[in-house]
Amino acid sequence: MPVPKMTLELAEFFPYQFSIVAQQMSEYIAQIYRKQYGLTRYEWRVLATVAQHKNICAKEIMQFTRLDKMQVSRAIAKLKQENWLNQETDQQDRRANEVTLTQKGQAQYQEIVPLVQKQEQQMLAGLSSAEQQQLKGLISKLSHQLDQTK
Amino acid sequence: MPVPKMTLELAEFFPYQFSIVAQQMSEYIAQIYRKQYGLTRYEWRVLATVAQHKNICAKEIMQFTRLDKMQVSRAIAKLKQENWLNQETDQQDRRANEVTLTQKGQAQYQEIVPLVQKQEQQMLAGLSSAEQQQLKGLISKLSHQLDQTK
DNA sequence: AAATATTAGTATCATTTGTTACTATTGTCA
DNA sequence: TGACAATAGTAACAAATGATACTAATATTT
Repeated sequence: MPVPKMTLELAEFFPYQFSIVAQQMSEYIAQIYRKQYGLTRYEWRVLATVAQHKNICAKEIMQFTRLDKMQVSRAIAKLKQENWLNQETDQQDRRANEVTLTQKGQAQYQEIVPLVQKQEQQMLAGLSSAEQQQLKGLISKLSHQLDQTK
Repeated sequence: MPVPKMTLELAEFFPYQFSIVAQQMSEYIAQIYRKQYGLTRYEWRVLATVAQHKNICAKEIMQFTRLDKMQVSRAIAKLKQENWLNQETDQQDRRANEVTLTQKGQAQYQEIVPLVQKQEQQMLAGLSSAEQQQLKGLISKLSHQLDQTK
């Protein structure tokens, strides 16, 4: 008796759909931070994290952004070079260093925030606010489930 | 009058949340096709697409997978090298070529499909089936919205 | 305190990915 | 038909990313 052949309908496969949407979304937001400000996705995450936490070290940035050492290190290096960030060694622990926004970094960040928030609104505009809430709830549930199964 | 400073709460920013979940999900599924079968994400997509559409050319694979020329070309090259795919020039249009699964490719694909489907089930296991339906619907709506706004 | 282990962050090299240009073939239009 | 444009796919180089090893500093163990 021949084994029945299964075919997976890729377009119906949930992880695929999800990854496509994530990519669309990421490109949409990147229109702001990449095209207008020359930042990569990771640089943008690092910038946002530093802005949010004032004095913060690379290790902590890693945790907040879910990036690895090297990605954070490179993002900081690039932002420092553009003079968006300062980095100076922490006097408590001289292996670590404290990262802060420069005035320029602060100013740029202030410009970017409302723009990406607007993008966020627009991408969600097709959903009612109840749907938006539902979606966020479901995504969050999914995320926890994924943390479990790992 | 000083301009109020806005800070964006990164962890609450929807595109960020979404991208984290997408990454988690992608790593979860990749446990199968990468660790057990040595495929990259794009190779897996190409494989799935060829399996689904028998005789198909690179151009069409591009459209189904949402990958670009080069990504498809490389994925095909790699899969050909592993002897999972055949590629022969299309006699109607000799610029193009037809890609098909080899027996080995077909066999491997048959093995992978139930495994990734199982992963799909497990990642969704935290949601009731009504919630799963909701989520799919919302994701799909979001995807259309994103196609619009572009 | 000396020896060893751990940690924060970076440099370096290998691999992957993106970009541009190219070849071969087909389509279009004078 | 012949000149030019467009298309399918790949090659070749540049840039980004990942993996490993390293330096400097701190923590831990004896």
